[in-house]
Amino acid sequence: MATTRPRRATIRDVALEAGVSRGTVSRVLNGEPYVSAEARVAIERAIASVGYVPNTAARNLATQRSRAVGFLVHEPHALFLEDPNIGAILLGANRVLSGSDLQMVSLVIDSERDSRRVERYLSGGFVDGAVIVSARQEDSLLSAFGRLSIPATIVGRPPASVRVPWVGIDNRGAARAITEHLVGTGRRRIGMLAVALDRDSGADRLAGFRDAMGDRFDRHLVVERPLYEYTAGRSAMEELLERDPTVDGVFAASDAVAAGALDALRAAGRRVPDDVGVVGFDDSSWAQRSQPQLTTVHQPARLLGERAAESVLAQLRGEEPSLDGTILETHVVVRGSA
Amino acid sequence: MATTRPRRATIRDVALEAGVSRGTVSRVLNGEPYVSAEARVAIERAIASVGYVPNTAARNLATQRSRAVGFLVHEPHALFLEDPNIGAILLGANRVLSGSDLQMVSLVIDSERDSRRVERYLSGGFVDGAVIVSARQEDSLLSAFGRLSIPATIVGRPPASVRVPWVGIDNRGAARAITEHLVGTGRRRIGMLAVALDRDSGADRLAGFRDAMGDRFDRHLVVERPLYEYTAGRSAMEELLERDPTVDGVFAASDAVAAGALDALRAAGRRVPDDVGVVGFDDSSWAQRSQPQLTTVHQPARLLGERAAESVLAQLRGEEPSLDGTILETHVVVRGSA
DNA sequence: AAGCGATGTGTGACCGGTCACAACGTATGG
DNA sequence: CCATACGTTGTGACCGGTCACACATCGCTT
Repeated sequence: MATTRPRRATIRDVALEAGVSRGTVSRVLNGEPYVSAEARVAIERAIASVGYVPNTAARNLATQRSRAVGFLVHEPHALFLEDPNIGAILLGANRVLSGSDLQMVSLVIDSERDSRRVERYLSGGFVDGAVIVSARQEDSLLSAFGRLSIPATIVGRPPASVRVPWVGIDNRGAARAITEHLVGTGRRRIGMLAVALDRDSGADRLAGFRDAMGDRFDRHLVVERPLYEYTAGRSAMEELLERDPTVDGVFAASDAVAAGALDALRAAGRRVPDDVGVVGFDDSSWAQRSQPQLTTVHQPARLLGERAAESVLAQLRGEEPSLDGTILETHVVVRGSA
Repeated sequence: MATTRPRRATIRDVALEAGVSRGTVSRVLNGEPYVSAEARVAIERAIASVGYVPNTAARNLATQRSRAVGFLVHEPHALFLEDPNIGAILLGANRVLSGSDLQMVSLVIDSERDSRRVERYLSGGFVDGAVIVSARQEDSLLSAFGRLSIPATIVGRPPASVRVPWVGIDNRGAARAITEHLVGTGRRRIGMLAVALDRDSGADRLAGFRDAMGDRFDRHLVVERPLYEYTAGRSAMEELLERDPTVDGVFAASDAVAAGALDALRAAGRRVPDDVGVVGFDDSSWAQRSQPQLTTVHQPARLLGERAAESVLAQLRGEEPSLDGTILETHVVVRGSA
């Protein structure tokens, strides 16, 4: 590749240098018993002297495993960075995987082309398992894992057609609870900024809102946007005010969306919570940085990541995973915005 | 590993099924010429029928390359997620690498243990090259790359002792310019919230501040913190106000730090920019979301990522990289905070 | 003294691809 | 009609490890 990259030392070079066989070197490398003290020191010295570094590709090929786990996010790259929720899940997963000395590799799928490249990447025993975040309902990635029979756990509820272990929250119930809180503060005209309806979280939050509103549900007061983004919240709130200037309550599908809504309300001269009550979802860093701070649903994002990673580890140990899914608790956090 | 994971189809299975040899299958897989039309269709049919997926580990071993490039961040995981600057660099790098159909894998180094694991990971031909972000001045990672002779480009200025291609900005000059702006608005008692002095960016920004202040530089008005974080800005600003309640100007080493400072000032009853002028650095998303919006230094973070990735690509093509470093332009953006 | 288990070491096959080379038509040109 | 070139295919070696097995040595028991 490069002009004259020097050939790297192999296990044979080490064996030659130390005056032993490949097998013995391999044993030392893997910390196996049944190696004499002399052989061990000779080999360690030889490793240092020839500058040996094991070749992971060769090891992976021979052992048929990689000691790496993928963290797959099917979102635009920008959102991956902006959404503190995904970040917290990543943190949790990384904590658990690091603890087992597995390398976590993050892969973001942004385009159709990315999707194919990632599939190719995964197909080579590059990862032993994967944590998958924000898969679409019809995600081709999910079937790819089925084909490759790589252990995977999904964060969020997978479509019924796919049999994969998962961890998630009761988005519908939580959305219902936070909406009921909003209703309980005396609001009459309540709208929703609904987002990501192509995913279980988005669809379920809308369903929960509908549950809570009952007869008072008004389709006209639901503004939709594709992604959980600040800017989406801003523009959706503007649209909602246009549709009905008398709204006095808003359920935003995420804290980032709520933050955007807050700014749109401020720009329109509305006071929060005096004129309009606003609630969010996630209890992410957005919630505490907004002014006023957001009343929202706390979801244990970090714990979701940890549980998902643990589930992958369990599968790697050969345990049969439950396909029922694990549902973690959420609760309403009341702050200043409603 | 798992109970009875079925053996995956190999190139030999495909060859058998199609009635040709391994070599011919390999040719089809790699899109080489000199394959008859009949052989090609027979092989394609066989691939589909046996469900063949190429094994990347084997291919990597044979070809001695991986078609993947690492994106290495040596920061706490939480910061990796919170810092929009790193995010923008990542976006830029990903855009370029995707364009060349290389898989980008993100690796975050958080602890000493991570560091060793990542080195092990890299050592196996797992990546053909790497973009390295926010390396410390004495980073062991850098020497590891030297040992492995894997092409890498650093974002930021590397220590003089390490000969590696890099792209960066003139932190010192830019810090000087923004400080001069602050001075130009008539501020008399100007402090700095200095961060990450163990990295070139942090140290250079402090140096630039010093340059601009000249005789009026007062060490007492410089508050130090380890990381570019919102919370660091908040606490550092509190400390600065304690040290000298008469400060009327603040240069925060990054926008996130400035945002924290803004909140601390608000909590202390100071108005910005009336009582205190505040300037940041980066022109990241924080700058436009603060109230008031931040006067700051625009740095082309995304472009930095793109250039770094392009440099890695060039090295992969066998071009001899320049070790002089590429410096991209910055400029002061004046908004409401000073 | 023979038998046995534990410890230590070497060897060859194998993981699943790639690649250089040899070999085999078949068409073309002298 | 033979030499040559070109297109197409198969074969064996190789990439750098791991692993099961064979074998040697040694101390201890019976």
